[in-house]
Amino acid sequence: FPSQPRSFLSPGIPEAESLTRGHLEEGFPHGSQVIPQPLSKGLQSQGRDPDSGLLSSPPRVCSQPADPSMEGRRSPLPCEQGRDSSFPRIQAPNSSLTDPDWFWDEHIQAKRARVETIVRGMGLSPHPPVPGSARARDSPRCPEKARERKRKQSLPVQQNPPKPGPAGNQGSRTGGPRVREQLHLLQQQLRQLQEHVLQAAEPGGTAWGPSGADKRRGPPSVKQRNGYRCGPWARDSDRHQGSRGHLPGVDNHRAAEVEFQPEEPRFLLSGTRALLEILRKELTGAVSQAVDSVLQKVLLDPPGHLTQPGRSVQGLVPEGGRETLPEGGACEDPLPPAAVPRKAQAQVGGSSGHLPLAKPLGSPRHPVSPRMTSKPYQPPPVTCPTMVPPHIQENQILSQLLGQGSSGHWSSRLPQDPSSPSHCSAEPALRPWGAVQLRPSVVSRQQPPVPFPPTRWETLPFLPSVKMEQGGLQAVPDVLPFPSVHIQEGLNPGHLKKAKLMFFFTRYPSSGLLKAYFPDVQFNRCITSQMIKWFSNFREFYYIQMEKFARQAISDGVTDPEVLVVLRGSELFRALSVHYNKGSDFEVPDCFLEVASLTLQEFFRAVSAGKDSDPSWKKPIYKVISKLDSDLPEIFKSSSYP
DNA sequence: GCGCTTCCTG
DNA sequence: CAGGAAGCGC
Repeated sequence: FPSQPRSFLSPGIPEAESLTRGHLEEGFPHGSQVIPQPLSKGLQSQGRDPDSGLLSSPPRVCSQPADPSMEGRRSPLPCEQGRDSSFPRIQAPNSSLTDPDWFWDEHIQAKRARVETIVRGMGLSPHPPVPGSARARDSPRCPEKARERKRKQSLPVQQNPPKPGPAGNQGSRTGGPRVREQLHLLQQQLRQLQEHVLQAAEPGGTAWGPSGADKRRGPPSVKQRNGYRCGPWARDSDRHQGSRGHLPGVDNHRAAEVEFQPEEPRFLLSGTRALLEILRKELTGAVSQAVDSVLQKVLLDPPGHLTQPGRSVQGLVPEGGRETLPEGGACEDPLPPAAVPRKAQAQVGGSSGHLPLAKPLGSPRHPVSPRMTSKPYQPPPVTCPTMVPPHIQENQILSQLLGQGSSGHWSSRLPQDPSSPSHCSAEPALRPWGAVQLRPSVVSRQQPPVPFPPTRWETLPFLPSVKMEQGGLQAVPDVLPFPSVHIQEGLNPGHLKKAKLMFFFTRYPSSGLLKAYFPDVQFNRCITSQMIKWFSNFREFYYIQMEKFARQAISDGVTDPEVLVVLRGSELFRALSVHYNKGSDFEVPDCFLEVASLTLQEFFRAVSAGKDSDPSWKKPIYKVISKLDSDLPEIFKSSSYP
């Protein structure tokens, strides 16, 4: 390695991040093997005529300006404004109770908010998953994601229901092993409340002391410890209470809660029974919702999954400020993603122009399956859009969990899911490469390229709201229609994700191209501008990175730009990949690496030559790069893509 | 005047 | 990522 920039490594990035890559066996989509002329030429000039073009201008006195701050410009969550305001703001789900005057409302709200706060807070905590828990593997922690989320909330269609309670806007990733503990605590608190209520209601003042409470609590607690059933499907009572198969502990807490309650009324006079019944129901419902809220955050980690529909049915997803960027959920795979040994085909011509995005590998990571998409998001009752009867809500959650647990996206990536029809059964359990060297940010051209497969396409972890073509999802016969299956006016996180992937091929897409590749978007001036703006922002980041690393190479003593090559696994690659391909569910095409290498070299040369003293010294580089756009794989034209 | 881009900012 | 300003080309 001629150049070995030592400081290119960013310690904060977990290695696993770049490992999510696999092979594609299917070959390339038709037409994708054609290397675009501009790119072809660009690459040639890159390889054989390094001094061509702007690079030949005479060097000036080098006055290297301070490295522009390229990082740390992140700002807090931007305020929702503009477009967002045009969306109907349905009533905030600030109460899980149907009666706003219910006197326990505040208590429940407070508890709920507290739980949510805690759970959210856990999102960034390094606590290891609970062993044995189904969630242990399903809810990977994504520090990277947690860092990068936010923002997308300001997407036009991104509707985040106003968050009730103080827990409001902490849109951090959620989940953690402590959830059960928190839930348990919540349950206990509820019990105490119930006791108080019952005490107050009882005329004779049955004065349940600790003993009384204990007595009543006895049975359930036993169940809580031992009564792990086989899941939520076991019993009607469970189902009714929306127990969650993925969380036996929680499940049983709730089941226990329900089951012990019927004993209470016998201590009461008939006059108060009705009241208690109501109170009990309300409490159960409230807690139910609180638990749902927590579970949604914890279990439904893959953002695009739950959160997106939440936009359509705002009341169903209580957490308003929650991060909803889908790609966030794309998060580094907790498990080694399966990979398909690939047939050597990308090597054609060395720099094989662009490698196709192979067709989707069947079983999408987050398949748009009926169970997962429709049921959970059934439109709430018309009269009260934000309030869903607990049992309905729980059934929704249950359905969703069932869907995920059986053939849903989480399990679909696991080898043991042969049932998944579209799943690539040929995928081995572990990727063959183990780990990838992450060292050099730029590596000598002589170094043999890391043998990555050209493309591996796992369907992205989000559910772009697509305009359904005839027979699409609508074919799904469901009881609970998926409300967001409709033509979407604005851009959603799925579109953003797609745009980012497209950036690998085209840095300067025309509006016409965008319209062609986003058939499900109803373009208007605003939307077009927004999407163009996206690419502008992509470029901004891209060029900043390039300049940054070019300067780094210079300071590292690199003198020959030819040695600057962006390889997979390099720090620069990772920086770019994280930005445009969060979760690494997409195999970055080689053509992008070529362009990136060239860009890096251009910056290197320009800076080395002292051109950066010129205010517009980047323009020539932009011009060169703008000619290196590649053709987009046909698959990008799919409205339902990814 | 419009469309597109970069730059700067939040 | 979005807004807005500014510049450029048509």
